[in-house]
Amino acid sequence: MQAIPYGKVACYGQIADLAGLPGRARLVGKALGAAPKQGWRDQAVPWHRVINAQGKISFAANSEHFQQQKKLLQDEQVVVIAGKVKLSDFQWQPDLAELLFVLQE
DNA sequence: GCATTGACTCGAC
DNA sequence: GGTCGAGCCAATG
Repeated sequence: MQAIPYGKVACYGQIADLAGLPGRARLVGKALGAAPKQGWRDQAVPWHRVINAQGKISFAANSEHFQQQKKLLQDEQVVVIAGKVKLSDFQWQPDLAELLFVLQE
């Protein structure tokens, strides 16, 4: 099981697909919400690195969750503008990530 | 078992 | 490129 690398983000559909749940993006969101923010597999769940297909944070711009996620992403050098992330630069590409992971090992 | 709801996605405007 | 509406699937009541 690999997690989304530092400084990268992924959309719900992508996660769902990787999780073997194609078309169940909403379930991913629900799962993330239900999952403990910490203590899963002895690590914090990088829920803040998960955004929707439009590259936007799926929370109301005035909600606490939104600001929290935005802050966390920015702390990871991910540019967040108007609640949006530049997917072309920060979207996680599983193939490449997996390749790097293999090479690293 | 049916109706509602939701951290979504895609196509159309 | 941003917004709107319809579609999808599971979980919940």
